[in-house]
Amino acid sequence: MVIQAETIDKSSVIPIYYQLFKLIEEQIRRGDLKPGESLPTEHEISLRFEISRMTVRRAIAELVSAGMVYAQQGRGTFVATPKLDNIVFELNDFNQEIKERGLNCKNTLLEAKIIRADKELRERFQVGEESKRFLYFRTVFSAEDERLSYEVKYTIYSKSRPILESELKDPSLPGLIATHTEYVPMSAKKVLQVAVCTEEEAAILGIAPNSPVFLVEQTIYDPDLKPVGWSKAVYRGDRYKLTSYDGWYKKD
Amino acid sequence: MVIQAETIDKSSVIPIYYQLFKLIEEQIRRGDLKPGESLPTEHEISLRFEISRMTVRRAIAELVSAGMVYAQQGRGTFVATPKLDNIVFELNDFNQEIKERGLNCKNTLLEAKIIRADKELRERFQVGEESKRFLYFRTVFSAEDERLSYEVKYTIYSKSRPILESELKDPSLPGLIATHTEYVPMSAKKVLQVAVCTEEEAAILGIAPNSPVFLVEQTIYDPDLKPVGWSKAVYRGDRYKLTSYDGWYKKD
DNA sequence: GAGTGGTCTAGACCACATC
DNA sequence: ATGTGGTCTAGACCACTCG
Repeated sequence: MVIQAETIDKSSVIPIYYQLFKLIEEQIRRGDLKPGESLPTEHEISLRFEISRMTVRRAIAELVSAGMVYAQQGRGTFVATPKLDNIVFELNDFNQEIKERGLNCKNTLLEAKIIRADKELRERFQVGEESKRFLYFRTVFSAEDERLSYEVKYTIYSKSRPILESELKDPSLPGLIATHTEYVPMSAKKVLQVAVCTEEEAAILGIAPNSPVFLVEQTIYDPDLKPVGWSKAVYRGDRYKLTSYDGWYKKD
Repeated sequence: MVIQAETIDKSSVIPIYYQLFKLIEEQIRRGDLKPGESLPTEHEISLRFEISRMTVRRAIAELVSAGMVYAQQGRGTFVATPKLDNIVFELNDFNQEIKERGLNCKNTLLEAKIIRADKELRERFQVGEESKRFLYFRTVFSAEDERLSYEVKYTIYSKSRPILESELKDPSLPGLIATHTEYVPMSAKKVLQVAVCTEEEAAILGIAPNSPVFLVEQTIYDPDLKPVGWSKAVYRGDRYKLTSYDGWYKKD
């Protein structure tokens, strides 16, 4: 295949590696370079454009990390086949999308209190009898005066710090942990399931009992992988959906 | 902060940039380098380890793409704060996990036929009256003799190619499109929702009607973003869940 | 102006695949 | 033996930040 040389401007403010990356990307998207075909060698490209091989490699590295190309030592660099079977659902806290739509939305604190630990809670946090007290939060997220999700959160109560209204500014579980404990949130595990809502949840969200809902359980860990926070959120099934785009769609 | 020099072996088969990457990564995980703190400058690191600055940059690039560090031109490179609010649910075709568990699982073709396009189908595929025929598949995925998911798939029937039993080897929608049409699957859009199953779905999956289920609608596009395939899958809510790990957990 | 990261070069040697 | 990509070097110039 032939890559046209005249499309690279070495005096441009746009980095050469980026111009080259876009150039090859475009050829792949247009189908000039088809899956399985090999790119010119790095040496060839560097000669053709009169640029350093390191610059060529930088461009190819971008293509590799975009998943459009793969390199094999000793053989060459080849156009990849788009993999469309990997579904990646990305949700920035589930509510991000709603916030971005510019809707009038808010978090409401239903309840915040210090509770005594029961056996279940101590097991979940892997603590012994010495940890007696936990913080307990119940919040509702709503948009345009419609309640969309309901969440309960637990974290160890280790600082004697008052619970402020300002929690509502950052009601996320990692946020609460950072303010109310001396633990540092380091990693998180989230599990998404479907369920039908309980009567209590239905009443809070204003939907029919046994309606289908998303259920997201979250555990936050500190650097030693000790659980330091846990939450369970219920999202209205008729208001939330996850969308995923895959493959070599154009973003620009 | 101080990075110990004796831990880099320049004669090792392990690339220097990778050793340095792991070294800094470990310091961040252990908390020797805290979020917001700055790394030594690239120049300093290259002097301390007696390696080229380009090699240092390669190591830092890895840290950046791992999200553990961010660079600011003219200021320095800093340790990032773990972001735990981004939930990323990755499911390799939803069933990958089950296959990897080594369960005895299989796809069953319930029905495969050529159908006449109705108005709804033509609208979904953005085609006019000239496209009359579509392929229609109904499949069930099961493991250990328990039915787990049910899927219907549509694609334009443009090749006069017989429908073979071998479809079962790759029953994915992109696979069907590649074999039965002249279109090239290039990108995909997937939407995940929760729902309660219909009576038909309940009968097929052997669950109670109105049970909660995952519902995944998928549209496949060719390079011109023309829809060339569509499917709707129903996953038993009591057998599927999505798990997501986030932050700076150790993988090794 | 001094120091930082961002880009780029023109080489070098290596491991690997292929013939 | 040849050619490929993978790593590494020792410089260079630039844009940017900050005092």
